[in-house]
Order: sequence, then structure tokens, then C-alpha cells
Amino acid sequence: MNSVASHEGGLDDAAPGGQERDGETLAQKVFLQLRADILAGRIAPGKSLTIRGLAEGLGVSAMPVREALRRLISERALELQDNRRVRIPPMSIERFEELLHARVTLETEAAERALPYIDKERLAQLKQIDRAVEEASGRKDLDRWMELNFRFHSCIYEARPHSALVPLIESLWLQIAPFMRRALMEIEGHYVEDRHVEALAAIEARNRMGLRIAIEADIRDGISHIGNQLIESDTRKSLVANNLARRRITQAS
Amino acid sequence: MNSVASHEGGLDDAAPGGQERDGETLAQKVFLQLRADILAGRIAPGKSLTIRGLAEGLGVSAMPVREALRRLISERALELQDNRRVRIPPMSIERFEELLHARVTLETEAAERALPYIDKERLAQLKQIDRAVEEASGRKDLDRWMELNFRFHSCIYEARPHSALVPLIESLWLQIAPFMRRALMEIEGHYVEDRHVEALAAIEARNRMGLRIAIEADIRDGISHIGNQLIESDTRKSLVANNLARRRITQAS
DNA sequence: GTGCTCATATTGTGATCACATATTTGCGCG
DNA sequence: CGCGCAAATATGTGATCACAATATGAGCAC
Repeated sequence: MNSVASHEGGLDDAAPGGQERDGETLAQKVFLQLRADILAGRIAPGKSLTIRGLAEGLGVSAMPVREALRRLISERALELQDNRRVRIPPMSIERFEELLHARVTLETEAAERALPYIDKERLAQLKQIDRAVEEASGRKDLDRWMELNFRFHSCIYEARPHSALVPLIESLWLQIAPFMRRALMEIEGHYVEDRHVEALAAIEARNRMGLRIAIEADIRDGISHIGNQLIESDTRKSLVANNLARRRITQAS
Repeated sequence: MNSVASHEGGLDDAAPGGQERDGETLAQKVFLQLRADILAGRIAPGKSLTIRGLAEGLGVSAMPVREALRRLISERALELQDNRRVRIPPMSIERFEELLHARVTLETEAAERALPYIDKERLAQLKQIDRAVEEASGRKDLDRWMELNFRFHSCIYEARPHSALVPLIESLWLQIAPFMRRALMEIEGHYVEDRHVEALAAIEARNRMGLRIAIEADIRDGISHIGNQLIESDTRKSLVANNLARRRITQAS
């Protein structure tokens, strides 16, 4: 029941023909839905997504799903295998560390460049988001925690107008999020030191280097050191799953 | 005649039904074709691209063009306007400087991290590409020059396996290339100091900071100082074009 | 002439169909 | 019972059609 788009109702309305104009295009809705599923880690890595399957689950035709999948593929959130099938890219230690380093490089720079544009209003907004993060952390609500954590970071970087780094950072989050979610899920305590307060203090003090350090610490802490073991855990589980599947087939025959 | 896909033949073969399997999908071909057109600056900024128009020009149906456009949009090479129409995003001074800074941030880091992986063979390949760059520069072949310059940079960054920065850098090139091409076209001398030799020297000396400096200089030199005037030039031309169009319409009526 | 309104054309979006490939299932032979 | 091989199903890709919205251009009022 962890499957995506398992609900029948699908995306609200479904006029039989023509176009949707209430908000945006259907393809956009499907894209956002799948994107949220990925960011929240609701799609198991290795699970292959089929166009028709998702379309039926969401109550739409294949066309919007195709466009959404294509878009997610080009943002590297999904991977197009040789079979032409789509899946969440499997994580490897090398890829994980590359993504982490890329996040540090881009986000520290984006934060420093955004700092002069963070006004009182945005600072208040940041504090509000941080309170919500704390609250979600207390409730151990991982979905909400990840969403709010992303919002907190975005809210900093987006302060600078015309930023070219923000879309790139989003792509990195999409790539690393499914894995992070699983990582945090496995870690019992899920104890992540709150580096947000350091970041907020640096912002108030207009301390550029302090902000960089806080952001880097926030990215690295609690994640990097659990990377290896979890990837190994994932690999082991994959093998087990394969064996189970194979056995099941064998038994059925 | 600068229009894209103006040739009738289109993309080689066109079996009436079913799939293409010689190399890749038709959508992929269309994507690569449009991507090359954008990188080479063959599409004028502000020109709105229509699905049916491109499809007819390339000799394919609308479907592959739709997917290619979607992909280019999500890589920020194209922009989806409110009208649902697609165009090359107009350049502004702010956006240009943001893109330039992002390129410096990502490419210096990518270069330094790739440095340990550049072996003798790759170094030889780099020198070969640089010679070709020089040759294209001598022939004032802008298309070839831009393509080879991109190849030179990519060849450095791709030395490191699993790099997460490379796709992001490609996105930045796609965004800045149409404008760069026009910039180089307008500058009479097109005299760009060859920073490639500095980069090559730094690579041979395994000088990380030297490589960073060479890459940053290569990105900034000859481009940044012409940014402002060219953007103004573009804006002016746009206004003139609009006035002309308006006048033409007025005359016709 | 200028501005507005309405008819026509163009275009994007979504659905459906056709076909080739990939995958799974079923069957027969060892 | 295990192992190929063929039929059957599932799936991705591309083409075409229908429809709504926008853009375009003609016609009319002032």
C-alpha cells in the first residue's frame, strides 16, 4: 500500500474532453504529485513506474503522465533505464557523496549571496518555518519535517532575485531526497542537531561566513555519517527482495 | 532563413508507424537537434516556437516535439510563457550576471574535483580539443568555436566519475549560450584571450588553485565586460522590431 | 484614421489508437 | 523436475483527433 497514486479518486475533477484550466495543466498537477511523492520518499527506490499504471491510479490518461515523467527524468529525479522503463535512480556511495558535496557547494554560495536580500519580514518567515520544523521533529512526522526543511532552505536562497542557483539546488534535493527520507527513517533517534538556529543567528548578525558554516553543517550533520551503512542496507534489502521474488515464482510454478 | 528546422528532409528516416530504434527515440533526436540549435545560437531570443511548426520543419509528428520542448523547458533552455507559448528566455543584466557567477561557482569546483582524475590520455585529448578551438577561432567559425569550447570544459569536468555537477553545468550553458553566441557575433575582434593554455598548464602541474583561476578567467574574460552593452543592444533591437512590426501592420491596413 | 467587436485561424492540451519491443507466461521436451 | 522456446501480455513510442483558449485579422462605429 506504499504504492503511489493508489487512490481511486485521483486528481480532483476529470472533464471528459478538452482542457483543464482551473489552476494549471493536468500534466503540471501530475508532475507536482509525483514530485511530492518522490521528495517525501513514498516511492521505493528500484520500483519501476509504468505510464499506464500511474495514469490509471491518478485517473488521467497516459499523456499527462508521460510529460510529468519526462520532466522528472530531465531533472534527474527519475532515471530512464535501457529497457525504456522509469525508476528512482539507485543510490551508490559515490553518488551520494557527490550529491552531498554539490549541495554544500551550491547552497553555501546561494546562502551567502542571498544574505543581503533577507529583510525583517523574510527573517520572521524563516523563524516561523523553523518553529514548524521543530514541531514536526517533535511529532516525528518525517513527511512534514522534510517538506519544511526544504522550505526553510529555499526561503533563504530565494531571497535573492533572479538567482540561477535555486533551480539547480532543487534538482539536487530531488535526487537526494528519496534516500534521505529512508535514511532518517532507519535512524532510530532521528536526532539532527538544529543548525537552523545557527543559520538564523548568522543572518541576524549579517555574518556571511557564519551563515556558510551553518548551512554546511546543516547539510552534513546527521546525514553524511549514516550514508554508507544505509546504502549497504539498501543493497542488502534489494538482494533479499530479489531472492524472495525468485523463490515465490519458483514456488508458484 | 535563420529559422530552425527549415530544411525539408528533416531527421533522416521516417517510418510511417511504430518506433525508431536505429539509435534512440525520435524525441531524443528532436531534443538533441533543438539543443544544438540553441547552443549554437541559431534561434533568435524572443522567437516563439510552435509545436506544429517545428514538427513540420523536422518532418515528424507533434509528439516528439512536445517531449523535446518539455525537456528543454525543464532544463531552463526554453521558457513557457503565460500564453502557453514557448520561447528562448530573454536575457537581462541581472540574469546574465547570475548565470555567469553560477558558472564560476560550479565550474571552478568541478574542475578542481576533476583534476585528480585527469590522466595522460585525457590531457592529450584536451590539448587536441584546444588546438581545434584555436583553429575554429582562426577561421572565425563561431558555431564550431562554441561547440568546441563547451567540449573542452566538459572534457575536464567529466573526468571525475559520478559527478553531480556536470548536468547542472550543462543547464547553465544552455541558458547562457544563445546570448553568448550573439555577444561574440557583435564584438568585432572576437578576441578572447586563450585561457585554455593556462588551464592546461595548471593541470599538468597539478595546481588546483591555478586551475580554478584559469577556469574563472576563461569564463569571465571577454564576456562579462560586454554583457551590459549587448543586453542594451538587444533591448533596443526588440523595440525597433516592435515598432517596425507595428508600422508594417499600420501600413497594411 | 482610430479604437472596438466579432469571426476565423492557430496553437496547446489531453485522449485514443497503432505498432514495435520488452517482459511474462505457458508449453513441451529433455 | 529443470530448461529452452513460443505465445500472450504489458509497456513505451509515435501519430492522429477533438476541444478550448489564445492570437490574428477583418469589418464596423466614431
